Amino acid sequence: MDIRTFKDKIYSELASISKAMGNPNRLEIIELLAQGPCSVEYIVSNTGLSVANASQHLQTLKSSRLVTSRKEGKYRFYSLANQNVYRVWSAMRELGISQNAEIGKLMSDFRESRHNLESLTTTQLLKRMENEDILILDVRPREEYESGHINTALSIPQNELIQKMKELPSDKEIVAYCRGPFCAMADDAVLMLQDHGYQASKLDAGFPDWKEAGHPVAQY
Amino acid sequence: MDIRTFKDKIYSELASISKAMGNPNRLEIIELLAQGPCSVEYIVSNTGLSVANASQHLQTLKSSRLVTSRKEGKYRFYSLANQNVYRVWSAMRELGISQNAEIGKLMSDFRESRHNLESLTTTQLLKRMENEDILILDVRPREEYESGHINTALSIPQNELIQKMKELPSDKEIVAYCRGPFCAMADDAVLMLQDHGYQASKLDAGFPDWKEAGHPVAQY
DNA sequence: CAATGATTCAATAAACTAATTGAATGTAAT
DNA sequence: ATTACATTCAATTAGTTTATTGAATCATTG
Repeated sequence: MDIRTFKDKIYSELASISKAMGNPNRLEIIELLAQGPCSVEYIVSNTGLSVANASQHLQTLKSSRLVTSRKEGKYRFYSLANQNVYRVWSAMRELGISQNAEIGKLMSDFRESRHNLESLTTTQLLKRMENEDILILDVRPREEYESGHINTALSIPQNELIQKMKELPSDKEIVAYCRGPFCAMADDAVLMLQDHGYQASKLDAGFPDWKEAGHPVAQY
Repeated sequence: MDIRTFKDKIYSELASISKAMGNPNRLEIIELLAQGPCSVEYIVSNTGLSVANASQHLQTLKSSRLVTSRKEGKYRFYSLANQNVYRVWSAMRELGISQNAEIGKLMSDFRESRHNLESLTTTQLLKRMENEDILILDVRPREEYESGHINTALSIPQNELIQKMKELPSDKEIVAYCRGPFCAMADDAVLMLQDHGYQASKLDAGFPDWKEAGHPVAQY
């Protein structure tokens, strides 16, 4: 095989990976799958896609080998094929944040609408955990917490926080996290906590970023 | 703005980055631009694209803010917008190599046709450079060497190697490198050197990977 | 200032992609 | 075995992307 043919084939295969990621709905599915394996139904209820449409996008991702699936009873669970898929997604996210003014504007507008909450970086959190007694709060849906969470984190899904807030100690500082920088659950939780007199801030990274960085995780 | 609208916009913007990379020709252009700024003409002569087609792909990359351009006399030079673009490309490359069996097969077939040359990793090379006297040879076209190369590397473009081989010391071990894992120039150079009695091997990474890893580089 | 050369723009036809709909498949519970 | 439910498949329509062609810019060179 000559070098031209070789390159044509290689770049076509790689472009098919990029094409598979080149759709907003599929990117959202990838970010959701990064939290852990999900059924089609779970994806549907978290994205607003129709069932057939979600399934079709999953087939696309599967045929580009970005996701795998396993059947369990009535449900079929989809997962990211390997950690490299998340690395591509997060590199792409960083590229977008660094280069695309529209994304920067959307994020800062959104943050302003949430009163410009301060956020901690992963490094800052780790450092403060050494010296201070901090409560780490996972506000993602229970399923996601169960398929993996920050080592010492407590789970209170954002939509249950109002009722369960009384379970939280009022003397500890709270750091909340969720899926990642495009997810508002931690922001909403922190606002709610601050409204009720807690000392709370958010982590600027999501669980998959924490895991990717090699920090300690736990799961059931 | 509600969270659904926010997410729709964010993911659309990010998908447009991925779409821009979702074409084999544009990926090849990106890998070429990773070597340094290039004119349209240079891209054309290194890819076999038509001029109008190459220009059109460059416009696509530019409107997704993956590349920038500057004019210099008759020529317009295109560059990658920032290092994040290369990070996405290399993450995608690693994903392809790890996950796509067709890519693995293409690469190993190609390597076999080059007699399964042994290659050094960057780490191995750095280690051996401490103890031994090794000649690092950049076999990419001169333009690419000039816009950046491994610190102590000597430039002999692969297509000039036959004539200039006599300039090389015969007592030093030679390590050749080129653009990256999909580029055959280093393999061809090593084969040629070995045929003429030199002790030669290739680096398994290209210049952009060396640079991305933060190892010492030089340029004119 | 005309000629040259590098690059971009505009228009087109062919190929591909997305969302929707409704039917089909397969599993589990009654 | 019937029913309910989760998921996939197939067909359709609307919209997008690609390569090609040839014309249009625009800076340099003679």
